Amino acid sequence: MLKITRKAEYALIALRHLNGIKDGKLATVKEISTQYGIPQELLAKALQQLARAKVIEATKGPSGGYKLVRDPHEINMTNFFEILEGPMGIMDCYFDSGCNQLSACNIRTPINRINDSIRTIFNKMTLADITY
Amino acid sequence: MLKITRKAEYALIALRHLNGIKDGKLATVKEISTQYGIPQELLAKALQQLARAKVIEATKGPSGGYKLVRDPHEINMTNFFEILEGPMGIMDCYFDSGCNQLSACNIRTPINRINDSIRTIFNKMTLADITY
DNA sequence: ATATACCCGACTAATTTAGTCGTAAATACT
DNA sequence: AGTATTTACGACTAAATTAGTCGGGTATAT
Repeated sequence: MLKITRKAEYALIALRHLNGIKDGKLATVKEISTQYGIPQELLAKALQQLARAKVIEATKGPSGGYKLVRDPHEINMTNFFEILEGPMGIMDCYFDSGCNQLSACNIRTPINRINDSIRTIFNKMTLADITY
Repeated sequence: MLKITRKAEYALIALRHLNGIKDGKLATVKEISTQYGIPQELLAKALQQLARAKVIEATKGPSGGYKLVRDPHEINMTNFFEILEGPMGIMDCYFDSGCNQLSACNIRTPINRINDSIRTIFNKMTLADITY
């Protein structure tokens, strides 16, 4: 429980990698996936999502690849996770309205407090921290 | 992602309920499950786990049920979740040694930092906070 | 042209979570 | 003693999520 997905994990590894390479240089999915032992197709998907979100930028064709296009300090972990995995909350009711627990639920308030705490952590932590 | 399980959710609801009833009184699984619209058997399992962990105490037979036997301030959320769901970490490598990522993984340290932050939150938050 | 690399949706497989069932054991009550 | 009630527990099935694969497409450098 409370696990992040492998996709997110792979994406983090890749982002850290991208952050480490020289300005102007690109890294391909293939390179990254072999270097870290990550399934290529899955990593590809993750990077596509990040590209769509404008965190990284793709160049197609031979000698193409990805590069980071945003300051790592600007990308916090809440952003990051929500790009890859959608809304981040320890319980659905944090986002969803449709709760089957009738209105008998007695823990909504404390659950939301926990949620906020976690989001705060992830808000404070940026890609720059991951990168180191 | 980063979701807690329903079992844990149900257990929290039940614990809060148990915490609210009068000293010496017991509550049965049936009562709780009907009051909050929770599947009885699933709640039963959760409470059995909590009983094994000595957080609550069971009395069998007619007019039996459960009661809370520890000060809610003593039970922090890390304890709680680990009783119900085992080791709590956003990635397995926090606990497991066997990582297939060769030794190429470049994010272990930051991942552990995130993990520690989350555990810290959950350590600080006790059942008393949930209870309110 | 062709090889390289990203793009993307649909699909299957594996794993985890949710929920059910059957049976046993303790106990209060008559 | 017998019965109803309530917890205990493992085995099972079902549902949902996650992981990973595949096929066909688009752009582009050489």
